[in-house]
Amino acid sequence: MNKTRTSIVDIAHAAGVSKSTVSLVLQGSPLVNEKTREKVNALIGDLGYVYNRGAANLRQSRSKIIGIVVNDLTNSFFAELAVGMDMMVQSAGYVQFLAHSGESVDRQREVISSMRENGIAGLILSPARGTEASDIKPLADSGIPVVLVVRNVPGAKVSTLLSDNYAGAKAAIRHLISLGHRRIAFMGGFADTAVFGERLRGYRDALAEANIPINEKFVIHSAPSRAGGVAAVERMMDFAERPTSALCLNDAVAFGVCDGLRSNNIEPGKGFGIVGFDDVIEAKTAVPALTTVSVDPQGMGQRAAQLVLKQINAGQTDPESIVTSVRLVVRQSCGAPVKQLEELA
Amino acid sequence: MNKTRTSIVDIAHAAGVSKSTVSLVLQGSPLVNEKTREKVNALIGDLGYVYNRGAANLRQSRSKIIGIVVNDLTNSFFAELAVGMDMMVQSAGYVQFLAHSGESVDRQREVISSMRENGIAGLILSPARGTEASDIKPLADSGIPVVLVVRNVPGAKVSTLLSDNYAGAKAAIRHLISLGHRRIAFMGGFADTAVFGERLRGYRDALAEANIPINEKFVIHSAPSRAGGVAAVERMMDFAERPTSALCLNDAVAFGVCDGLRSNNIEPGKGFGIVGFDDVIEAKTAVPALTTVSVDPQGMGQRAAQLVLKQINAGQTDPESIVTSVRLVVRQSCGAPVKQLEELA
DNA sequence: CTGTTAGCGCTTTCAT
DNA sequence: ATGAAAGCGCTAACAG
Repeated sequence: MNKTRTSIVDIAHAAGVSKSTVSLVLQGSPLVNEKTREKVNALIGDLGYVYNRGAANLRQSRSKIIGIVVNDLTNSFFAELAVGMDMMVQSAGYVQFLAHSGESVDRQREVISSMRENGIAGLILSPARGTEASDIKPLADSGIPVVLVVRNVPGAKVSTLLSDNYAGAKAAIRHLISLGHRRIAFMGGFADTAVFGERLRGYRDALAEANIPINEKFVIHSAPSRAGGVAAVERMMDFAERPTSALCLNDAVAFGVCDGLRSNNIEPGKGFGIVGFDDVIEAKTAVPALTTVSVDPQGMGQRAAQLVLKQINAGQTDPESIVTSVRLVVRQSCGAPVKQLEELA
Repeated sequence: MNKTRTSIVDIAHAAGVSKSTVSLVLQGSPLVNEKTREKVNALIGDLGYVYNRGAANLRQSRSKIIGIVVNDLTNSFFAELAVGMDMMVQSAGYVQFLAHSGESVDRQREVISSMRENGIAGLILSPARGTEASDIKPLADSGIPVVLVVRNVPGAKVSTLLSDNYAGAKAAIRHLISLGHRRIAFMGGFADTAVFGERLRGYRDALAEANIPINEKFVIHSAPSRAGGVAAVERMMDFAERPTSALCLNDAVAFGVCDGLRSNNIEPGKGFGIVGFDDVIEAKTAVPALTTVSVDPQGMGQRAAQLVLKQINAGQTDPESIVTSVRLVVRQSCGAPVKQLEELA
C-alpha cells in the first residue's frame, strides 16, 4: 500500500531514538538497553517494518546470495541436486538465484553475468555442455568463489565436484559378487574417454580383490548407447561360456542390454543381472527394472553448497583445489533388481 | 582480486567525465555524445566494470527480481513448471530467487520473508499443502504482486492459475470418441471433491455433445488410488456389455486400471483404451504406457510468470482477479497410446 | 550534451 | 548506551 516502505528511520523516529540504535537492535547487539530494545522491537512489529537487505548489502559490499545455474532442471537428477543445494543454502541463511541453462552456453553466460550484477557471493554451476573456462574466468578472477558440479570444465581453475567413477564401478561389482555372480561382463563404451577408463578400472580392481580372474572377452566394447547395448548382448550370445551378469557403462547401454536380452528370450533381472551406471540420460523415458549405481544427487548438492559457503567465509577462493570423490550408492529402481545367482533362471 | 569493485566513478574519472554521464551511457540514453559514449564503453570493458544492480535497485526502490517458491522441485511436474517460469522471467530481463519448500509451510514462510527482505518485485507461489491466506497476506498487502499456481489458497485474494479440469476431461473424451470409442467409462473417485465433479461433468458433456447416451453404470466409483483402479476393473468385468475404454480420475487410478486389466489378460492400450488425468502423483515411479490429459507444466509456468510481470508493470496488483482455465493437452507417454477402436484386440 | 547535488536504507567509526 | 556523520554505487532532477 505505502508509496515507500517503512525504513529504519521511521521506526527510529517513532521510538525517539536514532537510526543507529535501531540498527544495533536489528543486529542483536548486546550494547543496547533492554528497554530501548523492547520499544524498538514493538515498533518494528507495529509499523510492519521489513529489513532492506539490499541496502545493507550495498553498505557492507557483500551479500548473502548465492547463484546456482543448472544445465537441465527438467532432468530429475539435477532437480534433486538443486534441492540438496537449496537445503544447505537456506539453512546457512542465504538465498539463491536458481536458473536453468537448458544446455545453452549462451543462456548460461547471460544468466551468470546477470547474477554477477546482482551481487552474488558465490556461484555453483552445473555447466552446460560446451562450457569453456573463459565462461567462468571473469567471475572467478573477481574473487567470487565458483564451484563446479557433475561436469568438469577443462582449464577452469575452480573447485569441482565429480562423481567417483572408480568407486562406483567397484561398488557395483562387489554387489554382483555378493549375489553370487562370478562371470561378470563390462559392457559398452570404448577406451577413449576418461569415464570409461575409470569405470573399467573399478571393475578390474573389484574382481581382483575377490580373486576372480579377469576374462578379457568379458569386457565388451560397443557404442555407449542403447544400440550399443543391444550389440554387446549379441556379441555375448556367441560366447561358449557366457557371463551371468554385467555392469553397463551407463544407463543407455543398460537399456539396450535389456532390449537385447529380451530378443534372446532372456528376462533381464531374472535371467541375467544388470547394473547400470545411472547417468540419467533417459530419465524422462520409462525406466526399466534395473539396479543402478549413481551418486546421491541431493548429497552432492549439499556438499557443493557447503563448499561455496566455506569458500565465501574463508574470504578467498583457493582456486587450485580440485575436489572429487563423491560417495556412490547402489540403489534399486522399481521392478526387478538383480537376484541371487541361484535364483536366476 | 580487487578489494572493491570498480564503480561508476572509477570509469567516470578515467574517462574524464562525471558519473552521471557514465550512468546515462549505461542506460543507453540517446542524450550522450557518440564520442563520449565510445570512450566510456571502452573503459567499461578495460576496467572490467560490472554494473551494481543492487545499488540501482536501492536508489530506484524497485528491483528486477522475482521470487518463486515451489512445493516440490523433485516432482518433475513442478520442475517443468519452474523451467517455464524461468524462461519468461529471464527473457523479461529479470532474475529469480527460486526455492523449494518441500511441502513445509514453515519453510515456505521463512523463504518468503527472506525473499521479501531481499526486495523481490513479485512472487509466484506453488503453495505447500496447508498454506493459509495469512501466509501471503503481508506480502500482498505491501503491494507486491503474488500469483498462485497449481493449488488454491482459500481466502487469499490474489491471482491464481489452476488447471481446467472440465476442459481436460472433455478433451480426453473427445479424443477417445475420435478414435472410434463409444462405450467409455469414467473410473475412480467419489463425488465428494470438486475435482471429481468437474472432471465428471466434462465427461458427461463431451458424450452428450457427441450424442452418445450416458450409461450410468459406466461411471465406476472407487478409491482415487491405484488399488481403486484395480477395483474398478474388477467391477467392470462383470458387465454384460463392457466399455472399450476409460477416462481415469487420475494417474494413480490409471495405473491401477492397467494392473487390473493385465490380471484379466487384457493388454492396456491394446485391448482397452485408457486416458488418465496426469496429476503426476507417481511421476517418480515407472510410467506405464498411457495416454494422459494434463496441463502443460511449462506453459503454465510461462503464463504465471507473464502474469506477475504484468502486474508488476501495472504498478499495482488487482487482488480480486482469479484466473483459471489453463489449456490442457492430450499427450502420449512412451509406449502404447490408445489405438483406433478397430485395431483393438 | 554534461556536471552538480541530493538522496535510496543501511552500517560503522567516532564521539559523547 | 546512544547519536552524528559519512558513505556503499547508483539515479534523477536541475542547472548550465
